[in-house]
Amino acid sequence: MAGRKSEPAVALSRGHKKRSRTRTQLLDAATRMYSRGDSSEVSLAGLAEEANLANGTVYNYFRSREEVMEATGVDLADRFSDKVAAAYAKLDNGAQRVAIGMRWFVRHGQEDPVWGRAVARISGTAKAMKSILANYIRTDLRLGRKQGHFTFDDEDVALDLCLATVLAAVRTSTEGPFISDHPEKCAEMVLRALGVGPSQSKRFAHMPLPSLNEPVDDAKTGIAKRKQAPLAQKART
Amino acid sequence: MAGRKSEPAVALSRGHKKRSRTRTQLLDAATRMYSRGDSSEVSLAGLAEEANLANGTVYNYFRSREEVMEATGVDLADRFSDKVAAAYAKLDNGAQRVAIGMRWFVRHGQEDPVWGRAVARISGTAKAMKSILANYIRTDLRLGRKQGHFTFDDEDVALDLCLATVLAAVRTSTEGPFISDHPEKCAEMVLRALGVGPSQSKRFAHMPLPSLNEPVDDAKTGIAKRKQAPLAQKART
Amino acid sequence: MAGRKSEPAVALSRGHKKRSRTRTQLLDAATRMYSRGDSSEVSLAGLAEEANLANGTVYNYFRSREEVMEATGVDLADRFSDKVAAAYAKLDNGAQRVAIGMRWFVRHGQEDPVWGRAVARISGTAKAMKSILANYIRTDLRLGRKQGHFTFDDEDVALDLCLATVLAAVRTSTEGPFISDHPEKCAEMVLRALGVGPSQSKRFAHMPLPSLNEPVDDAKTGIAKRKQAPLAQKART
Amino acid sequence: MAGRKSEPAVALSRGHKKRSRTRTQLLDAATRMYSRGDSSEVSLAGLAEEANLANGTVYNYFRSREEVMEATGVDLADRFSDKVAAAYAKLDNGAQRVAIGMRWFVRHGQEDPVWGRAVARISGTAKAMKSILANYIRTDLRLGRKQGHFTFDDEDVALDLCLATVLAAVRTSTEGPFISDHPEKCAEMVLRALGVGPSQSKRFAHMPLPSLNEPVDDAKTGIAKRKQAPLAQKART
DNA sequence: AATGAATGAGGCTTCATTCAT
DNA sequence: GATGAATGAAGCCTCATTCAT
Repeated sequence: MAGRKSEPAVALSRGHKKRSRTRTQLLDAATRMYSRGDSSEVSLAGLAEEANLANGTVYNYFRSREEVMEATGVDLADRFSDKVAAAYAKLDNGAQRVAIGMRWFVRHGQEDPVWGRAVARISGTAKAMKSILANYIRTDLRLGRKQGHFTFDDEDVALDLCLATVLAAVRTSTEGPFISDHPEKCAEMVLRALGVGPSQSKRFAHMPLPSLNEPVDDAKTGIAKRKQAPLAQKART
Repeated sequence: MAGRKSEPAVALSRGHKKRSRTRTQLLDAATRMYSRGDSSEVSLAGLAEEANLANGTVYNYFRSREEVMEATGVDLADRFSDKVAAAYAKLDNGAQRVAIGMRWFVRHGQEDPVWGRAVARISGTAKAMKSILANYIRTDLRLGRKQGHFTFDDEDVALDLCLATVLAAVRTSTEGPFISDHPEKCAEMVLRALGVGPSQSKRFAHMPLPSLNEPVDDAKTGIAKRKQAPLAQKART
Repeated sequence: MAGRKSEPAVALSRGHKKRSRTRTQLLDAATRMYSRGDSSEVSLAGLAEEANLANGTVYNYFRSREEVMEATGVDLADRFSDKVAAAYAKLDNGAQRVAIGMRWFVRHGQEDPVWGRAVARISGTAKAMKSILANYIRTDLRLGRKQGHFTFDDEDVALDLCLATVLAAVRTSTEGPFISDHPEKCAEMVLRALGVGPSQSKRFAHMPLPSLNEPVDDAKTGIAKRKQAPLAQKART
Repeated sequence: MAGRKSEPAVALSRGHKKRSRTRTQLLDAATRMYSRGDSSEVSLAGLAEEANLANGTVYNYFRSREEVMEATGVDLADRFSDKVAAAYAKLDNGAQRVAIGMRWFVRHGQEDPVWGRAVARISGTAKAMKSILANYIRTDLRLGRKQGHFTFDDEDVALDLCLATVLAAVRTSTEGPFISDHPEKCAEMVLRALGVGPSQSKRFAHMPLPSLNEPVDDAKTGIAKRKQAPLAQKART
């Protein structure tokens, strides 16, 4: 997995700032709602209320419930990416990257259960979110395979296993009873599935997690940055 | 995984037959609808139309949309169970059972895409279905561990990996591009994750699938049968 | 113009009767609303209230505002047709039929201003109504032309003149100041436009209006009956 | 019908020019919108977009949708008036003026279908437009009657016939199939209705149309100019 | 049991209008 | 004057649910 920046480089005009702020208000409200219940239960009316905005304001930003969910999914993925980018940038071992990414993902869900529950709840339907996450994983799968760590037959099958497992782990860790070292156990099993030997799997899955507070150098993350959607874009255009 | 029978042993009265037939009509209709779209889009009105029944008739069988989905999920799980029970009854090797179960599951989704898509679509919300499937898997995980095939640390984490991976595989194989030997590749990776060695994982995942046409002996499946919901029970009582 | 029957020949089942009654309730309410204001101000919510029915009931009968207006237009045209069918059946002189038809039309608007205002208000947009009325007029224009009473060049232009003039007359007589013998003056001018000589135009336009109470013989009206829309047809089917 | 000038005689300040330009932008946009659909579908938001102006700007010029429509109607009438004023000023025969006016009106709709469709669509609701047009017609009806060309009984009935017929002709000629010499056939029938003899009706309706390029002398049009609404008047004042 | 008309709560969506910039 | 984000009232529409037949 690799770092991504969600802040545009150029300064925004005042109008843009306002727009951006309202959009954030909406996405945060949506995250809280998804976190509480099923994505199908989120109504745009309810969203407006949760965000302390008028009913019609939502339509300045999103055309439909679907669009809200997709945007929220992207936002959720970005929030995770931003967090781990720093720690992530320093690793060039594919197997370690997979292990670290998974551990941070599950751990993030534990530290921020609102995020975790929201991710778990919409993971079945939010295409864009899944595709962002898949993009990270796929990169590392290829890297690890080229480096000889992985021996799986089919990249798509491996991707399914990684993504489904880590999402299930987040769900379980926010809903179910506590599992000690959940992130590590999850990563360890996945590494084994990918073809890493048992002892090395255990070792990679228990490496100390790098601090998240160091500066990020995007050039090293090895993943092309997703193009940022222009903030000022009007929903109905 | 182990066999289960959904047909009650005793003969039903004529009234029961009629009730049962209408109920089946509804569950089949629901399966088709879930197969077509997201579970949140299934309305009881639409369900009645799909089943060629009147609007109000649905309420003789289900109290709410939620209940329809749960019942459909159970029905979907049962349809799979019925299918594999025979082949499954003869195996007493936990690792092989896991492999065979996964392969049949994914294969079933390929042979009956309506079933596959429906399972994939509601797997996120149908608690009962997941719990039935989990029950099968958990039994085999314990069996395989006791037999020394598996070396995973935590049963719940392993269960998450197995269930999430197999559901993702069904989804991918009904939605995405064709992957040759998808069931086998999936099973192989899961066995590795559970601690089976690489070569043995490959072997177990490619054993010939036993025929499904032989008689079933429930006593051998090793799994307690789920209590059958009484058919004549009226929804609103 | 010629008689049409809006009652289907066969007896209706009880369900059909109920449906038919509710539909009539809605059409009457719509007529009153159109009569009061601009057609664009008629909301389906308002319609439901005017008809003393629940909001959603409207949608069992009409899919949209447009459909309500069209159905109301057809109903308005039918109400006029039913009224004049008797008197009209006995005339075989095209020019006289035109004159009588126009006079009854304008007079009907005077006697039933709710009908008149509704007709005037929706005449610009209700395609079906216009086409029903046009059908009557066109028949008589052809008849009168074949009989040598009319000498107009183009049937479509003549039709425009007749229809537009009679609708304007209804509007004026329900909105504007009273004009004595409005129906007759209107008919007289139209006959002249169609090529009837001045004195004959005056005579035709002032013939005694036949009573409306005599039995109707549809076979003599000379106009093919419009196919009755099946009453039990569900709006959303 | 008679000429009217919509340009004030005095030069406008720069502010006035800007205001006038924006107002024109709005009226042209409104005309295009009315031309495309039913007048009830024109929203002020859509109008702003069509005019390439911001949402709020509309409120600097019009207080409501109603006001937009009325202003547009007046503008449409003026555009016609300006066009025919020259040709019209030279005629002092009431019957010929009616014929010429009608022919130019229908022809204008054919030459500028956007204008034609807009006129047809709003003719049912735009009071001011109808009253401007009625004013022209009424003048000529009186003139022709005084000159002995017309023999109708009631001026209001005659006015209804003339106005309704010519508007219907414009609508038909923009919506329906082509009718050769539509303007002339229309004028001929109307003249007959007003009491002009058949052969003279034909002759008047087929006189060569005077050129529109000659200078106008308002004093000869015989119609009092409508007072021009002051351009700089702010809508919300 | 089955039917389907009626209900009305609740979500969706538009849009006239305001107002700070 | 122009802009466009925000507002909230009002209309549109669906659909779970009831109930008389």
